[in-house]
Amino acid sequence: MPKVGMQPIRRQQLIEATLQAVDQVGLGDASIALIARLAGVSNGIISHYFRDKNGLIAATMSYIMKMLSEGVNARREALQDDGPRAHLQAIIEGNFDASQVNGPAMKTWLAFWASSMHQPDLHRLQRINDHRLYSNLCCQFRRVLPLYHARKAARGLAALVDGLWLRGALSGDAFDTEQAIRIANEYMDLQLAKQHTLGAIDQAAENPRTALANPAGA
Amino acid sequence: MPKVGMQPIRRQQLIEATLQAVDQVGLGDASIALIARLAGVSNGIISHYFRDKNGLIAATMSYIMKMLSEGVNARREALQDDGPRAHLQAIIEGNFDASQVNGPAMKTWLAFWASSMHQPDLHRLQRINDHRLYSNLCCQFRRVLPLYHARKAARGLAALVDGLWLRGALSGDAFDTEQAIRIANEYMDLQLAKQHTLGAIDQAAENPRTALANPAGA
Amino acid sequence: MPKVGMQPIRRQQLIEATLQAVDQVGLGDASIALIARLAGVSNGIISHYFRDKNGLIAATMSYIMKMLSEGVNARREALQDDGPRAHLQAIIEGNFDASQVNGPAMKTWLAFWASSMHQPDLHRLQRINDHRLYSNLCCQFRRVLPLYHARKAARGLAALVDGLWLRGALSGDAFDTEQAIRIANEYMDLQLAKQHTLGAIDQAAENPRTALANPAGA
Amino acid sequence: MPKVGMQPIRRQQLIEATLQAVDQVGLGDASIALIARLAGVSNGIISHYFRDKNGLIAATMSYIMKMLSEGVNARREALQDDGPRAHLQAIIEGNFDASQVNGPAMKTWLAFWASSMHQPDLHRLQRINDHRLYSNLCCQFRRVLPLYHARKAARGLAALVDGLWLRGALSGDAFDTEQAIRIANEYMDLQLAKQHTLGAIDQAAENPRTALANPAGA
DNA sequence: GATGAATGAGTGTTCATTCAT
DNA sequence: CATGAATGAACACTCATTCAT
Repeated sequence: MPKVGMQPIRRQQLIEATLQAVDQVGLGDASIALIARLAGVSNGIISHYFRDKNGLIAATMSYIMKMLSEGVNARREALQDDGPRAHLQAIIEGNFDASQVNGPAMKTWLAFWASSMHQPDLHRLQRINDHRLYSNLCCQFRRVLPLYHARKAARGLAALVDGLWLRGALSGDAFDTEQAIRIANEYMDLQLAKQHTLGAIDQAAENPRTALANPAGA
Repeated sequence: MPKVGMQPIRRQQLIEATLQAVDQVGLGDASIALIARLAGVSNGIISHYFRDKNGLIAATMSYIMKMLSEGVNARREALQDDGPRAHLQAIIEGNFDASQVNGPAMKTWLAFWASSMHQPDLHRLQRINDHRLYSNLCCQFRRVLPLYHARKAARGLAALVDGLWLRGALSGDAFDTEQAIRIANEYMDLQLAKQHTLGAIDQAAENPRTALANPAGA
Repeated sequence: MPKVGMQPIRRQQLIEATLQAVDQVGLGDASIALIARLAGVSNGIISHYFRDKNGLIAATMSYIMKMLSEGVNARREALQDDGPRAHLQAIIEGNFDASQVNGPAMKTWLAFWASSMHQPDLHRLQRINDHRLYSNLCCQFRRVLPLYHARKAARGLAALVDGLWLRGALSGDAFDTEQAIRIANEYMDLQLAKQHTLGAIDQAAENPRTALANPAGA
Repeated sequence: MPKVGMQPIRRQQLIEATLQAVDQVGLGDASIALIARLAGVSNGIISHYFRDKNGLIAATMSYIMKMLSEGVNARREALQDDGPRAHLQAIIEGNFDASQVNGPAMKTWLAFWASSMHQPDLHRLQRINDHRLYSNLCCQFRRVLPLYHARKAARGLAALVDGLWLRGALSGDAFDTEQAIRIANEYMDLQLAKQHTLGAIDQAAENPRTALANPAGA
């Protein structure tokens, strides 16, 4: 029953089967045969659509990352308030989107991180994703904080978000999204509160390297 | 050259070879043959000292966790100041001990997390370790904060520490220990600062869910 | 863009792609997919024009053999001199025709010989071709030599031609056609020279097995 | 039933199974599984003793070449007469030794040649072997012929020997060793006969390139 | 205590072939 | 005519494990 134009359908079908397989047995034991069986197709089809197993894994991770991106962007685009706090909240909540805190996704993320330490192409994907979160956060903090503080706040919040996700994923229990968001929001507010205690002068003093070259702190 | 009393020596030798192998090729490709070769022993000896490969992996993780524990405990025992802030700092710094932020350890941790999602024995190890950090932090926060806040602070700080470690490990670059400690300490201080704005009364008020049922906040 | 009368064009296209594929990766690794890609057509078309892969291989060999035949025949038809020496030279030179000493042809011949040992249809092709060379040579030698000697000369010259070709093909360097022709011609002349030292009586004496039964030497 | 010191026994066992497999189905279809079955061992043992299939193929070819070498050397060492003609005959006969004209060996040689066109390590083996025959022949011809003629004679005789072998192998019938030796010996004698018609002066004249630089013809 | 020979199931991958479109 | 989606068996190779020595 071969058809034309099956490519996008089959690809999605196989990506979802991969997530299912990783959820069931882990990436190490997610054999091509198992994935194909879960997708209800033959073994050989995988190399037809994805060069090899690595190609399928990479495509699966790209898919999860796309979901993450969309989870964040959808929330930001729906905002009435265009202030930094609203955007930061949207970013935080997007990172705990349902697409990121379900079993298959969490197990796949963890397996992906382990693999990314030894596979350059996966590492590249990982770097891009990591930087996107930091960059998004930094951009918003920058609207009310001097550069040095914005960067520190972004680094801290990115780490806190990832850490909350990580500990939630490893717990084995259902992910407590509300609690994670509460803790992350609190951190965000503590960082934003600095805008009232930091003047341009203080900022320059705290970041002597850029004080003269860039008095505005940019 | 069989000798008596070789057991602890051989075990350590094999654990270190395992770390080396995971560093080089990842856990998935760290075969018994490779580990044995790196240790300079025969394949068969691994099942002699560790039942099977899983036994070796578990022993290796236990070893890394022991190093972590010792890194924390050594710093706490060396403290002059017995205050909660000093202890919290020691815990934070212990979590970024050299034994935890080197290549082999970081790669092994990541691989371990991935595996722990599908291997009950590794998951148990993981749960114990996760809980130890939270528990240590909570214990110290509790000395100056009401329980509800202590718990939230501990959850947040544990997540921040793990998140900083995670992002550092995934970066591929050398771990920036100083920066991580600075960010974690700042979070700790922000949490500790709440002791001055929260009275026993406020505390109860802020945590309405437990206020009546548990007036003492425990 | 289906057209009529495409058959001979497509067949030639695919045969040439096969030669190219064998040149690049060897017959063993010359997959249908590779050949189709080199020809710029789809996989499926091969079974349309040639029953299966074996059909394509056989057609390709037939093509090379046809080239060989034409290389020999063209030279013989162009001869002014109709003597046996001229014909033998033409046969020799035809066997080292450019169509036979290029990379793709040489690699295909070698692969073909190996396959012919286990595939009856290829073996048949091979026998016909081998016999044609011997037969052509024998026919010419027979014009000046008694049968027994003509046969021996033909066997020797056929072997020498094939051996020169083989060693040239295996050398990996460009084929030294001139040298091969020189050596083969010399052998031919040494054999032809026997016509002056052999009388009909000697011939019979040297081949006692056929002397009585077949006085004419046929 | 694992034993120590099995290496040479198992290696030989597997090489012979390989020859048998190639004889039965050809190199292309001589799978690891078939070879292992013919040897009566498990599949995995092959990578234990020979890195991979290529290693086994290379070892098998080396073995056949060693047999060839020994076939030649044994005949040469048994010679009473130390003259060039005797040595040349011994070399010729050695090349048609029983170890080289049986089914398995012939099929393996043909398959090896085809493979050697695309596998550098096999090509190296092939080059060494080809050169050994030429070198042996040239060395003997050189004792009675000037260099230029010795080289040409060696090239021709090497080609004739290989060609006779090739045509015999491809014929599908039992190899006619006697006939091959007779034809090769005749060629040898025709070449050796040149020693009586060529003086040192002629030699120089025929090879003008080396005539002045090396009057002795070396 | 230690070796390394041996197993055999399991892996990812390739591929000729088929066939609905 | 021609495509390319789909199959599924076959392949080389890896590997944890066992066990006679």
